[in-house]
Amino acid sequence: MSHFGRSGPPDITDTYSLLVLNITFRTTADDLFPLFDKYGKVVDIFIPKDRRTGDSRGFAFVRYKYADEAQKAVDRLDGRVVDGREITVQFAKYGPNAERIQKGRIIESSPRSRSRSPRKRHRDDHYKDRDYRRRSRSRSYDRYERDRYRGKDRDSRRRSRSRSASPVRSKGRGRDRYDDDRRSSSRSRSASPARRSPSPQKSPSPPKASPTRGESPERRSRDGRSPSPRSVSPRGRPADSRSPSS
DNA sequence: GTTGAGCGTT
Repeated sequence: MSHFGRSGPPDITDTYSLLVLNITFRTTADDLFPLFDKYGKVVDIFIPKDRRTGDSRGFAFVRYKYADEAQKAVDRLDGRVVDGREITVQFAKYGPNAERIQKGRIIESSPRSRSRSPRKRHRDDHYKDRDYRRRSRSRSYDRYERDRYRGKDRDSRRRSRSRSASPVRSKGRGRDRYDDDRRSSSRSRSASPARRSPSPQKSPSPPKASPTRGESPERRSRDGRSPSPRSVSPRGRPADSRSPSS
């Protein structure tokens, strides 16, 4: 059965999370399940996927029920060749909620309170709160998601995590294009409409601009009636320069 | 169809 990650995160507070890196982009939870389940009881397996394409990002999270089993799996599966690629198995450092994890186990924000537990905070309430907030801000949900993707893009992330932080601008061609496209798609509405209007000759369709130059309005204007033969256009374009008859 | 440091969801 492959129902991992389809029903949301189960009780991870009592499970150990393992991080599997270096896996192939085609490896799925079903492929890792038998591998990890052989060394221990796998509670759940989750593989982050891209929301745009849906492909795996190249790493998966395996949750074990016991630490000893998880440790064994790490020692046995770490360095194992899966699908022709050597995978890297290690304990997760951060949790789904950006929480700290020790030895694969999630430590709540206050390890001391774990024992005392002054606040009777159940994880159900936590999820409920989050859901409520998300539903309430459905308006900014779209923007939030879009912004998140842009910042967490594979390219952006890779460059950001580079060993040496060298902000090279030569490689920003893709980003420039994206930015330009986005700007001309939403900002061109009230940004500078007077700059793009007076550019009929700069149209991106030269072959369809004027297939018949002989019938251009200039000639008709001169032939018919020319109020200002010197400069028909307010910009004073040298229309005379061009020979009307080729 | 591609790539390869890293840390997660209905």
